[in-house]
Amino acid sequence: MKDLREDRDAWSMANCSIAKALEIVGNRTAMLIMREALFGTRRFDDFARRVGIGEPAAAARLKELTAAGLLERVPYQEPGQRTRYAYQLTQKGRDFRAVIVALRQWGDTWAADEAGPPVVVRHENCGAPVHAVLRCDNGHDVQPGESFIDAGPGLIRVAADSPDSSGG
Amino acid sequence: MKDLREDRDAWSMANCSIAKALEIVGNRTAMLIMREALFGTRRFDDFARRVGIGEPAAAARLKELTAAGLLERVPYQEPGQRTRYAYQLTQKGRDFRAVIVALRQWGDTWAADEAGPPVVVRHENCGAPVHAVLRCDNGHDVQPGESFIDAGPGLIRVAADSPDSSGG
DNA sequence: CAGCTGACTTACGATTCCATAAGTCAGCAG
DNA sequence: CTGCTGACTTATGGAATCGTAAGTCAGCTG
Repeated sequence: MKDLREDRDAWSMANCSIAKALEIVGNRTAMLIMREALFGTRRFDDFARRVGIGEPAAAARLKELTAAGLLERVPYQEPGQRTRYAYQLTQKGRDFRAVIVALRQWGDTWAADEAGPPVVVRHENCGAPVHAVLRCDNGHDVQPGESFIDAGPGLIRVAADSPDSSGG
Repeated sequence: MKDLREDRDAWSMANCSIAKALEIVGNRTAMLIMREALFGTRRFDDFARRVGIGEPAAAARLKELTAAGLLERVPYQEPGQRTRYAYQLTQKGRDFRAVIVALRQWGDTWAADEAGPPVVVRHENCGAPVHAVLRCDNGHDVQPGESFIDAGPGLIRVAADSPDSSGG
């Protein structure tokens, strides 16, 4: 159980989960669309207006997020209106909540202006603010510095002086 | 304590913490550099090689992250070598760990290939895998759907049919 | 003081991403 | 069958970002 950080060049992040995630949501607008989706936005032009982007950008991101399975395009019909399509979170998309919460929390702490954060997420049952914390499978809270990096099943080891120990 | 999502157009995300955070780390390479920094990388060309980007991109991102206060450029000297500079995490940067953990966790669950994730973060004391969970200030675990959005001190309310209820 | 090396910077062209503006398309209302 | 509206697509041009390749700069070594 040696910490892999001690010999960082002996392994590759070619199949890094973070990099794979960022291929889907690795740009500002995709993240902000996920923020809006988690805030309850469903309709095309609401996404564009509330995120503050143009329609082509909204269409492109919504298409990518739908293709990646974070959103699904479902028909709906308001009385006296024709059938339209809404973008609804899938389980994969709902699971993304932790990322948005962590990002909002970091932004609230380190990047908010003097006025403070615009919104607070609260626990339904007790009203207390919600935040993201690190915990291990045994239920212990994990403080900064109390973790180490271990090999996962998909780890790719490389020769120590291989020209390609890189990965994205 | 009405959920703000019920009237999403009555308030603006102009000073959104998520958007502010994304102005610093809202691109793929900045996120991957933060990943590497949290994995222990300190030196310029290690960042470039391990992230898999060119030197100009590495220089630009490291400069931005340093200017934003997530990293600091500190001198170091190896025996018999001249003084060089390393990029070290600040508290602001270390706090970003939760975002990277949430992103990795989501990627492990939803975007990993058959081989599985390359690395596992484990709790130092007990060896169990670490993950990000949502918790409220009263110590309750927050399950999906058990939270609502409340006004924060920086909330900007807008007229219901204002042309600019947007924000990024 | 010349060579060497790590840490950058500059130059360049390709690609991606974006906003604005205009056009398309479907189907209910009249 | 025309008007209207929401949900897009197409066209165009500008800005950001990227990789490759080459150049610069500082300071220890010899």
